[in-house]
Amino acid sequence: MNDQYHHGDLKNALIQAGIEILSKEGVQALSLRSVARRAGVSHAAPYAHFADKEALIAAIAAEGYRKLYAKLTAAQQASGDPLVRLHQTAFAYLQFALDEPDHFRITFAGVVEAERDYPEYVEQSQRCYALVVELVKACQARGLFTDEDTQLFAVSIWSSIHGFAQLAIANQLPGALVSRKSIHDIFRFHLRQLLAGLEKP
Amino acid sequence: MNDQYHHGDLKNALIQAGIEILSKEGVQALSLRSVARRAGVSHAAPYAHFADKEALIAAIAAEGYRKLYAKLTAAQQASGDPLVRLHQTAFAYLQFALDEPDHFRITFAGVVEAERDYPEYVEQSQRCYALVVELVKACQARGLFTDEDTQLFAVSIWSSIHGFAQLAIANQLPGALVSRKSIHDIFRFHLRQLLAGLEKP
DNA sequence: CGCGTTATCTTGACGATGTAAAGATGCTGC
DNA sequence: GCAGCATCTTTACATCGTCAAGATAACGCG
Repeated sequence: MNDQYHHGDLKNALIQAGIEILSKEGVQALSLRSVARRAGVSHAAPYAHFADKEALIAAIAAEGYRKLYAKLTAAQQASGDPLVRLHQTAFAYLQFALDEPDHFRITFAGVVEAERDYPEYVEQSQRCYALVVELVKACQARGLFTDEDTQLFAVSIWSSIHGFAQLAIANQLPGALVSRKSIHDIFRFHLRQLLAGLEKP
Repeated sequence: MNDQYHHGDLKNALIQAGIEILSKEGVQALSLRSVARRAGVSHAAPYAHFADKEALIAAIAAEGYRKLYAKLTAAQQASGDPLVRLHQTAFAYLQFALDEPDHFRITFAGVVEAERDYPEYVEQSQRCYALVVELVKACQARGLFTDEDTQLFAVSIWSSIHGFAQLAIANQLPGALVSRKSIHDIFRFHLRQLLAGLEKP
């Protein structure tokens, strides 16, 4: 009943159509009309479900966070060592950005001019953040990290990983380095530095 | 002779107009026509200087890197200690992002779908990166960092700082934390962790 | 000095886009 | 079974990126 109507679940169909366009044609091809076309409805049909283009983008961004969350949790194979899980999570984060650069970008930059808030987006965002917080807590519980402010650790970790992913998909990692080492090797070094700063002496 | 023509230096006038629009109205207001209007020329005049909208954005992005470079070097007050200069540079980086979020964003994400290359953009990008490399070299020369691959250090540092700036302007730093501590204090902690990982034991 | 060439800019046009208004369609609850 | 409402289509409009054709003015070559 949430989204059922004449032709099925259009709201989610539009979101999925948008994600496909991001993946196959890039962000410049993402328009309300192209999304409607792909979903097989008229160009004004989306307005029954989204106030405007920004609201659709917010929904796509929320879905980006949801997908990211799924990939991050899936990457954490049953391992007792929280540091291992942190590594796995970080690589999954990078991989999502490399696999779906436009979806990743829009997830973090699409909903900016909004004084409006999009509760679904905020919720998914916080769920991802909570995942990092949990990892930090696990590390602290094992005495791997100091007992300083958990949130600060989480923000620091997220920043480092996020920044690398952003630079990588923006093609801003220096070409001389990338031709010499794989992105994953560079990232491995980055993670090593990050953990060296975090771990309790 | 480079850009002089009927009404003055239109090419740069258009770039500056674009930057002002980014600053005052945001990225959604940046159009070739709005830029032309602000520069006081007809809507097709930009095509004498830019092949298309993406070329204008590339020029705005290059100018973003140029401004960033200026702010980063200006922030490095005459201090012998390269760690101090690194701190100053990092804060200037964050400040630029906070002051001009849309210009900052477009600098790093605007020229993405380009298989074309924009030499001016690449040059300015590399100049900024070289600045970080120089800082790392100075730290290594003083024995503060190990003599491992300088480029890897530089990428790691840039990633950490860049990621924090991105999350900050995307409003993705957790609200509970931001209401408790200033962004600058959170950043200070982040930098402390970063340097703890980098410094030679 | 004069004239043609070329870079710069204007005007007008076209298709695409975001969005609003008005109408059609079909579900849903009373 | 009917009224109301959510959903969807059609039509319309301003704005956008881009192109083509023309005007204008600087510049080079004779």
